[in-house]
Amino acid sequence: MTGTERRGKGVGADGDDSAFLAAYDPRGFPAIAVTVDIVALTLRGGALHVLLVERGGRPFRGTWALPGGFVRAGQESLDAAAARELAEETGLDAAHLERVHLEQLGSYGEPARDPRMPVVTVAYLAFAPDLPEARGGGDATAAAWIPVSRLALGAHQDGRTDRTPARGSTAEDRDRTAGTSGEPDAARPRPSQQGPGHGIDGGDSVPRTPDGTAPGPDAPAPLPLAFDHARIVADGLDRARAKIEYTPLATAFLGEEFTVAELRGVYESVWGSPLHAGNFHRKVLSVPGFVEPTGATAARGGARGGPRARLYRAGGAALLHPALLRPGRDAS
Amino acid sequence: MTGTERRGKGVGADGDDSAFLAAYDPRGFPAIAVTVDIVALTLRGGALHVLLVERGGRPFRGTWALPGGFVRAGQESLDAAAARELAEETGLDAAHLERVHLEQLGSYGEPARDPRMPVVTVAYLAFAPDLPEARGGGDATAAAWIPVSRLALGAHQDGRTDRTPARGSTAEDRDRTAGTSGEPDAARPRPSQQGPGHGIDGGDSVPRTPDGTAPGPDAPAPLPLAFDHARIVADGLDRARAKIEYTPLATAFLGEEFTVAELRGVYESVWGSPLHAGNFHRKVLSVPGFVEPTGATAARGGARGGPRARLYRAGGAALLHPALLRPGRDAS
DNA sequence: CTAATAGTGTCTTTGAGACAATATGGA
DNA sequence: TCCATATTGTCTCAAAGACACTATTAG
Repeated sequence: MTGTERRGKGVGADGDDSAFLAAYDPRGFPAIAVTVDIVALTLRGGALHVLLVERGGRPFRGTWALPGGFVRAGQESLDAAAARELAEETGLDAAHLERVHLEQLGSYGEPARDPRMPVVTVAYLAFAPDLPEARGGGDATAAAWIPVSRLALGAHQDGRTDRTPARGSTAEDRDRTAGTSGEPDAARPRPSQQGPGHGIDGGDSVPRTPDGTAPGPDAPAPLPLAFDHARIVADGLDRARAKIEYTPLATAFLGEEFTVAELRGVYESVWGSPLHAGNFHRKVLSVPGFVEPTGATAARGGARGGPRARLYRAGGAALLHPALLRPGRDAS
Repeated sequence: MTGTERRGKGVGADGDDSAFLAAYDPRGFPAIAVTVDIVALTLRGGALHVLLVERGGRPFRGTWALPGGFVRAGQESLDAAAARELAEETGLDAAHLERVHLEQLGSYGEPARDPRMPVVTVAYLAFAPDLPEARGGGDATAAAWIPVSRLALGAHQDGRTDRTPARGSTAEDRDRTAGTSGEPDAARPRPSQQGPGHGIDGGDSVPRTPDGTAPGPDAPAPLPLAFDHARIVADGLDRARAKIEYTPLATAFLGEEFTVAELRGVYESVWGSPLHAGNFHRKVLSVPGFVEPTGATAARGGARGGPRARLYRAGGAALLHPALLRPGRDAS
């Protein structure tokens, strides 16, 4: 149904559709506002960040919220609206925006999610390479990339301790669905001691809590989000974690050229757990179409020494076969 | 954003939010109608069917469309609206509805998808056991379960020859995303000859085209769908195919108790390809929490003989580990 | 009685993961 | 020099898939 039932006006003449449409009065349907909200993720200094804006208006004035805005009725598609809002908020031009992955995340329409009126928001998820500092667009006081570790997303760090995440579906957190993988992260024992002397915390890794994403010991108070945006961000993170398992989208967080170690850093940051460098390396190169060598090598070795790594660019594959499954899934 | 920007009214008094909300005029936002549409799938006689209604009003009068309707602004959530519409259209009571799996599929908002006005629809996907015949609710002329093989969904049978399907994401067909798996089905060679004398076409299997879902040799003209509903159904099928890989949701198509062969029938019908009976059997029983034995056995053996199969019910797992991956994914 | 079906066993191949080993270059 | 890092090699185990085999029962 796209809407015909119980509300049509001017359904008198039985001629052709054009006559009907001309006589149609579009003001007979229930009043719901439609917005798009963007969960834009990027990596900064090895930590996952979300783009947030500080609200300048009521309600939730002064609270951080997802960037977004109204869909221009009849003028743009949902996808276009999301791209427009993202561009406005980040100040990105079309060229930069091309390198950003944007996909629909899901829609949220609890009756009272906005105290002012019924609002349905279509959430989008974006993966971006390290972008210039955000500028506050619209009437937001400020816009900034905030580490996800600083957000209050639910019971735990990432707000996923009672919900069943998703291999990619949309509304999966709301029913018995469950997507891919994603048992409660907290319930999954992290390999705390993994044999002596292994690159568990080496390299450009991130300070991590037992939960994953790094709030550092001096962690300030967790940031609450406006509306139901904490939930949306949590869903976005779930989706992102699942998505990089089966798609090469982890490369969307990096520049045109990257090393295998940098790619591994993306996975470690998004999943919040260290990966075995050697196995990861072999695995990435073995998946057809994931990455392809540029022939060049990095200008210098690792931070604390080591050979210069080879450079790669994203390959042509749209899906990873076989997939890079997250570790720690063994029930037993 | 849930909506504050560029449109707030009565933002004068700087008091508390309640005063602001009281003065707020909700009629300042763009006019978009919000509907829910349901892609309800079920198995009848071993073939996948979708619930459709014949439109009684313009436009597309007389054309088949997805069941759905307007969201009651401010009164119900999107999920609730979807459940309500599904109940109305199928005539199902709450008890029956409990056995139906319902999840959000994605939102569709092309500016001109409805010629009358801007309409955003939030599509839902439902998996149902074989239900009684549908009754035409609302102002639809008729409602019926239609074999998906009869639908005109795109280039091919299932309309998936140029799009990149999804392991579960929502808007994945619209960008470079790609979800799980789902290369063009047509491009994936089907094991046409698989050794002599194997249950390839035996049992309760379905007549199949090279594409999968069974249009029979006497196939009538493919049924066009109203609006962009062909696309939505195609997305729903993609999602369903991906979903049963990683979740036990295939059991949602069956009754309380079922045999392994019946479960295999679900996979074969949804995926459109035959599965090896022996391997499937062992696999299903080996995945923890997928099914659990009831202790009973079926009243009689297979259609053409054979031992009485044991009965199972759905287990407690929300996710399948390891997953039941679709066959035929080997690039090479 | 015949043929199809339920359920199990075996074997091969692939892939994941644990470790080991070697070479390289930063501090 | 010292040591972390890049990259490759080896070994083991789990799982998928191809087949074979046995028992059972509808027609």
